[in-house]
Amino acid sequence: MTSTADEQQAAHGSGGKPEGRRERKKRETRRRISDIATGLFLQRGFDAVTVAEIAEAADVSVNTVYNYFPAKEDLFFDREEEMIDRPSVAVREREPGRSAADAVLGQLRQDISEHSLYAGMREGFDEFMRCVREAPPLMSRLMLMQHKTAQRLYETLVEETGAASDDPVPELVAAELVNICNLVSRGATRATAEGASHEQVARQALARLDTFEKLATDELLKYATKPAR
Amino acid sequence: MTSTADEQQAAHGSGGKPEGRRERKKRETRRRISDIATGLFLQRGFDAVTVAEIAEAADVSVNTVYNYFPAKEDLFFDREEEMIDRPSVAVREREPGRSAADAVLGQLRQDISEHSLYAGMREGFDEFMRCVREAPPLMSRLMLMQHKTAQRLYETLVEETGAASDDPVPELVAAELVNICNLVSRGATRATAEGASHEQVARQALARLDTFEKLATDELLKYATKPAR
DNA sequence: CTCAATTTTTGGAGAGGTTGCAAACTTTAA
DNA sequence: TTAAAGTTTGCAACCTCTCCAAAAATTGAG
Repeated sequence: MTSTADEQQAAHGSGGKPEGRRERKKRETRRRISDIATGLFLQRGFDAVTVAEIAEAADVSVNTVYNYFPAKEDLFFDREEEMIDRPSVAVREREPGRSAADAVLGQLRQDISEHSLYAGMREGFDEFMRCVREAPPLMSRLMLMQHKTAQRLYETLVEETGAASDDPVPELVAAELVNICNLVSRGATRATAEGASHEQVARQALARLDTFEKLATDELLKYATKPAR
Repeated sequence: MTSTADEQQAAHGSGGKPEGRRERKKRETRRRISDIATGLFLQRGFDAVTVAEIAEAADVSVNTVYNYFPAKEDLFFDREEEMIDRPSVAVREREPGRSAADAVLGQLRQDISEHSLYAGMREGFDEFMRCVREAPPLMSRLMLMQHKTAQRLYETLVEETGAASDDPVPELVAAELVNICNLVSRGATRATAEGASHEQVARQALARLDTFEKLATDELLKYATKPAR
């Protein structure tokens, strides 16, 4: 969300296009704007920073900012699409014979053990969230993202299992899985913010996840064991 | 949400104050603005109606609108607080010996059998929701409300059960209950919109609720059976 | 290198949401 | 009747966001 891991320009000989200077510059500009914006937001709060200021700091016009980002919030929540799609990807790419629910929770376990951002365990992530909590528009957007995540996962589950269109189960399963992920990573964020070591946090997060898993029914846990096509 | 049931001026001799003309006028103005706004929104869409227009139609100044409602969205989601608090109230006021989860789901059953707005079964509620779906800011706000509802219910559960502050269970239970309510009433709204009779809708909604309940663990269903104080 | 086509950036104008302030007005209670 | 308290209003200003047309940069071809 904040930075790291996006220098995939190494892919040259692969399937893509030549990747000229233009495309690269655009990507750089976009990144620069987003990074500067996020920095200012974290430092002074979402409301207190104006788009004009961001544009100024990034040395572009306000219109250019809006060329790249549809709304101020998008400067903060970059890569929304990736977040929304992640659980669905886990399900679609699960290994044959594994249940969908297991795939999602397995991804979460993986994230925890890698101290991943996705599990809320990265330096500075708590400040990121503090910023969100303090700005109602950001909080709203985040909740909308979570809803879209559940919605997308629901659609994926239906595709993968061919459930009847009036079967209410996948809807509940999707919502519940997303919920569990959110609760676990929220807990991890909190613990990290309180200064616990990564190992402690990871242990606690896994324990919570186990608890949640035990609370869920077999129905949930075995949901969609049908192998991926 | 839209109208009905607010003429509680009958409470005269009860505990409150004399209720002078001023207070009454304020209440009337507030209602007028809110009703007119909602009407316009439903008719033409949230974006297409300006606050100035609403003020004009309600025969007040724009500033007066903002005197009563902090933001445009609040003209649509009036009574947010009531929505957020409802499940918590059900828990706090449950009869002794009944579990918290049962209280929330019982309330939902009641709502369904009364064809209540809270179960999404009122004439025009689907249009209300269509309006929400078409306006991203409204959708965001709605998701935020649902989050606050779960949060509040979580706090209530902790209070009622005296759970340890690091017990992750109540958090999950709260989220799950709110989820179930939302899914059931969303289903009911959809069915109503598709023209099913109230009886059909109610039957289907109850069936769904039963399914969801069966999918939940005993742990969930028995949560907080400790009698209310 | 030069030119034309394409894409990106920019400036300006403007609509709409929202806030702050002080003046005008209404209600209240004495 | 009047002073205090509360409400409404107009005005000015700031901010987000959109639209449009004019520059400027980039590209590919000759």
